[in-house]
Amino acid sequence: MTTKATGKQGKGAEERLQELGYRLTPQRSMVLSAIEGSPDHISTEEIYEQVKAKYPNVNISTVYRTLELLRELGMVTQTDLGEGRVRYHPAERGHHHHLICSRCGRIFELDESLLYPLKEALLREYGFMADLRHLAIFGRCRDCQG
Amino acid sequence: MTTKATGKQGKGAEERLQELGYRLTPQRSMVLSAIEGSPDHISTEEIYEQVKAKYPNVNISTVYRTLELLRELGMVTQTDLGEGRVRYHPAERGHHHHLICSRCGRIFELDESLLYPLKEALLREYGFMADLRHLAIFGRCRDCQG
DNA sequence: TTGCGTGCAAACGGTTTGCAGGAAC
DNA sequence: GTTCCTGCAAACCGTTTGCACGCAA
Repeated sequence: MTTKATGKQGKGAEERLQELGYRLTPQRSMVLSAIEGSPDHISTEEIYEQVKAKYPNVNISTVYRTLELLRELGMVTQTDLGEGRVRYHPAERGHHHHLICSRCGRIFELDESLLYPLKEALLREYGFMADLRHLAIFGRCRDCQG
Repeated sequence: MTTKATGKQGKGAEERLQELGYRLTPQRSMVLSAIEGSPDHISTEEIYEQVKAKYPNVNISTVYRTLELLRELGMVTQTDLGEGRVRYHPAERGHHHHLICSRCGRIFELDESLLYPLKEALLREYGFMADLRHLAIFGRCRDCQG
């Protein structure tokens, strides 16, 4: 199979894989485009289902192995939303955070700037350099209070 | 087996169980005292090991069931430190948070007051009532930077 | 042609469940 | 005596691994 553009970011990521000496397989392409095509964070299972729709013989272990590779290379980022499983998004989509409503389950994205004061305070008070890329905050959303 | 004091907090929790109509079994007593006797957060496996030392026939499923009950009743609190397993501490031990060094693995406790500004900002900007009891922040500790 | 990447199947670790027997009340 | 709780064993779910084959380079 030849490399083909799968979306705005797709080609860049695929080329990067090859430049680093990794083989560009259809499975890897499809995992990449599933992640890049997802508006929000996507789980391994969801990626697997999406890839399987086009390519029914994929095995979920291949998806796991691909995700592990992409994570090592810093091309995708993991987020643990406390579901007992991890979710992925493209690394270049930037740092953002999650407000998870523990009643309705909705997930809201939170701008990073709100966390700067906390980050500074942690460094100042504890000498701790917080990596705030994976933050999930639980609580009640506007509609679910009271 | 008769109820016996297992520590400063033990008796209160055991009595509360009985008041609510639950049976006070040795297994439940021992799970409670394992949690209350632990200086920091304790995992299910660690609780199980501790109980088994005194009472070798306990089954880990009993530990899981007891922890689920205590959690439902609000007597213990879960914390997800991103280890793929959950840790417990007594609910009355109050709210506190964790700074987890992703290099050396050490866990530092963080005073809740540092989070008040964030909590206020979330409410003001997003109408989101954050429940900051379960927060885990990853990063590099003072000794592991650079 | 070479060896990396894959599909398959089995194993893993933490957790949950159905059941029958035993203990708390 | 009744009912709840337990131990046991098996199932569960997400994830990882060993192996031999096949495809990207």
